[in-house]
Amino acid sequence: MELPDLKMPEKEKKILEAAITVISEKGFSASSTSEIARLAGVAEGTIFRYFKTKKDILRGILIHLVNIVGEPLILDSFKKVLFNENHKDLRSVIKALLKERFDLMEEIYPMLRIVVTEALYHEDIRKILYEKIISKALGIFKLFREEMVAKGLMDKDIDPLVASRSIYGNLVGFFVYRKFIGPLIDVEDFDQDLDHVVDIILYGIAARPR
Amino acid sequence: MELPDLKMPEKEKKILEAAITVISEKGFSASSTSEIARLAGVAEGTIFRYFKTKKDILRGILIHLVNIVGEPLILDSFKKVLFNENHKDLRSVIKALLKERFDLMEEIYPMLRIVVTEALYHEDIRKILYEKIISKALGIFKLFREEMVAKGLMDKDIDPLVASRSIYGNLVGFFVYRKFIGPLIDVEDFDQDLDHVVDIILYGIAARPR
Amino acid sequence: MELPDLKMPEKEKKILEAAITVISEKGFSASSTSEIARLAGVAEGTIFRYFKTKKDILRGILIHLVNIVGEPLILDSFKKVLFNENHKDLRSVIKALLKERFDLMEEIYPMLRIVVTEALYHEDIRKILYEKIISKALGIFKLFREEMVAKGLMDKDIDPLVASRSIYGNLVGFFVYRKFIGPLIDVEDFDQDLDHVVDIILYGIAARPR
Amino acid sequence: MELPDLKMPEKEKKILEAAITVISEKGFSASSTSEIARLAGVAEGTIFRYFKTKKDILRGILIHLVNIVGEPLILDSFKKVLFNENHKDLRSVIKALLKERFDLMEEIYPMLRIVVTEALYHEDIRKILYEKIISKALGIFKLFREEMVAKGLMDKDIDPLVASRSIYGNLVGFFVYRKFIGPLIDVEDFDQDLDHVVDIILYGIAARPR
DNA sequence: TATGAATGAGAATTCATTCAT
DNA sequence: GATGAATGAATTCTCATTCAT
Repeated sequence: MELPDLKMPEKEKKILEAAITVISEKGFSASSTSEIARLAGVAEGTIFRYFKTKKDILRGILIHLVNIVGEPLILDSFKKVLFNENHKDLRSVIKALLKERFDLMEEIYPMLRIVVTEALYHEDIRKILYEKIISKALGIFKLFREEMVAKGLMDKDIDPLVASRSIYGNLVGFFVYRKFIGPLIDVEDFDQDLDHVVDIILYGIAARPR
Repeated sequence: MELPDLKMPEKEKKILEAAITVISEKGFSASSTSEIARLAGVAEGTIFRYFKTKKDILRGILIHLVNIVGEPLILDSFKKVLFNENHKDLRSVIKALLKERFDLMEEIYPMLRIVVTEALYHEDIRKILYEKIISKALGIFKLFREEMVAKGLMDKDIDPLVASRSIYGNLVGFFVYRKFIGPLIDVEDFDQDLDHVVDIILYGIAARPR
Repeated sequence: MELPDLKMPEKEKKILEAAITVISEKGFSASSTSEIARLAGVAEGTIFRYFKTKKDILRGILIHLVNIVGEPLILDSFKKVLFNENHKDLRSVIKALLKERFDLMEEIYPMLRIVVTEALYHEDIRKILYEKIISKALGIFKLFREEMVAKGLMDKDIDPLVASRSIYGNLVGFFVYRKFIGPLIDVEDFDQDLDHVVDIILYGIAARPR
Repeated sequence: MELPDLKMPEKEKKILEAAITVISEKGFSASSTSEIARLAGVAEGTIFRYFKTKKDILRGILIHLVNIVGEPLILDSFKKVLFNENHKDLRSVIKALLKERFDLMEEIYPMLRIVVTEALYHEDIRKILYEKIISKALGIFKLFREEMVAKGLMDKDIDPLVASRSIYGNLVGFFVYRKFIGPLIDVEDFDQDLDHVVDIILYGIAARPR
């Protein structure tokens, strides 16, 4: 996990990167500051110059995800994909969205795993994630839906919250399947699989009136 | 978390129950055998009569989920809901399915949280889950789809894997939303929300040809 | 420092004895639990079965001084000396008192040094010492003075508090001199020196009307 | 604690003052060089330009007490009070002495607490204190006693050492009582209390022949 | 001269595991 | 079988000291 060039001392960045790697592999409690220090190439004491406690390292990762990765990477690219003028129909937008989100999840996967795990156990982290990322993404999607409804491409009866929950639910199901089950068995070609997901998101599982 | 009556010494059951409670609250590494022993009402040394190491307690929980909870609770009730003769249309099956799965997830939530966390970090656990539960559930769903296709209620072009991934993706999105985001903000009435999810699963987010 | 036989696990007693020795030699902060463990002949972890934190060891020593040593050793023997029927005059009581207190201070010197040092820095310890020992000793001395005044051996105008402060002040000055300055230079014979102290306590430093 | 203007770099003085404050509050071992540096307003590394090790700071404080405070403050004012021509009788000298010493002890209390604590634990410090201050003070007192004996105001049989030990013992008892026990309970008016101490020092606790 | 980042040895504390009772 | 005292390795964290700037 390499972090973008930040206004941050060299060593602090090294420590944060090492921490993301180690914690993502073993989980927070099972990771030791000594291992993080070793991987970061600093003395163990140095960690505590930058992070008062071990817990603060975790907080640092979360802050990083929210402030540094959250805004530009998660939300900006979300907007960019949704409102890209090149898309002519809903299908192409959704497909581009799924593709782009999938790649993003792969890219920030170590950080993601840490934050998901911690969010499972700590309400305060869920709150921060909701306020800083989820609620904002929902707002963006709402605008997108209005545009689509205006163009007659989405059903105006459908709750935007439910719709985006569905898109994300399908995305996560797809991601988990490809990432976790894929290595265990033979799976379908990625792009074909993705097309199926788009189909389902757009038209559901029921028989289609044609 | 109370376990069903098993062919298992009283004390071992007590320890397993206590372990599920403690580990679900703090995570595996952050839980101590002393706390598990205290909650189980046994001496610390007693734990190690039934589980060679702390890690074996975790394995015990997983085995329990797979063997004891997996077959009767997860798969049998899945079958029961899907093939219940009382359902006249797909909508009622899917809604019953979501409702039943939601309640099940709530019921076994402590165990679920442990297993999800561990599955995030260990491939061997993912493999066991896939072989013992997921692949079986997919098989069941395949049969169900064939029945539905025969009745003209589901589209035969749709991959059953993709369809069940979609159902589960929507279910998980719904569950996470109700469980984790619900307490943070005002959310819609449960049953109404559920109906929306069923709609989306059945017909997707696109504009509907009428 | 060997503690009397107490209702206390063998190991706890060993730890407390070792702690008194080590802490008395280096002071609390400069003493390490590892050294205490080594001297006590137990594993370092064992210390923390009996004392939750290092600070609790100090508290244990203080409690020991107050409860175990305080009542029987400090106060009872104080009473015994003061009200011993064998003494015919004030001089013999005071001399016996000084002798007995001096020996007691020597005996419990390691513990004393710890408690004095800590009392210098912590008001809560001073409070406990005052309530559990000093105020009680003052009460005992008050009774003694009444008896002496009744016998015409002490001046009724003299405040018992000031009188006992004087006795203790002289005693401490004597103790410090013998213990700390004695080893540095040639000092007077102990008994002769003690007689001088008694003289001063009884009649002061001014010219005596004869 | 502000030190008099010394032939000493500004920074060294600042460090020494800060050290006295910090060490007096927490004790030597519990004080950290980083806190001393912060309070002194210098970088942590700067401390080690002036004091090779942390221990040397303590030595610096002691040296300061002995060389700088010892001669002018402790001994000169002692002489001044004892041989002040204005005193007509022993009572007024002793009272003035006690008052002056009490104030001095209050003034240099932070330094005093440090030195007393260290003297309790280290013979070499006791030796320095004895040679540089105590023995000199005893010499001064001896001269004073000769004068008093000549004037018929003090008993020539009384050992000057014992007498000054008694005066200091009473003074310390008085100081400890006012400083440490005073805040815990209601105590007598200071001046009245002081008069009682003078009485006891001069005439002792025995019944007075009138 | 002054700085403060970096160090690493050592501190207190926790905890899974063992074993005598 | 059951206990829980004892262990000691490992953990987080502190801090005096060094040294490049």
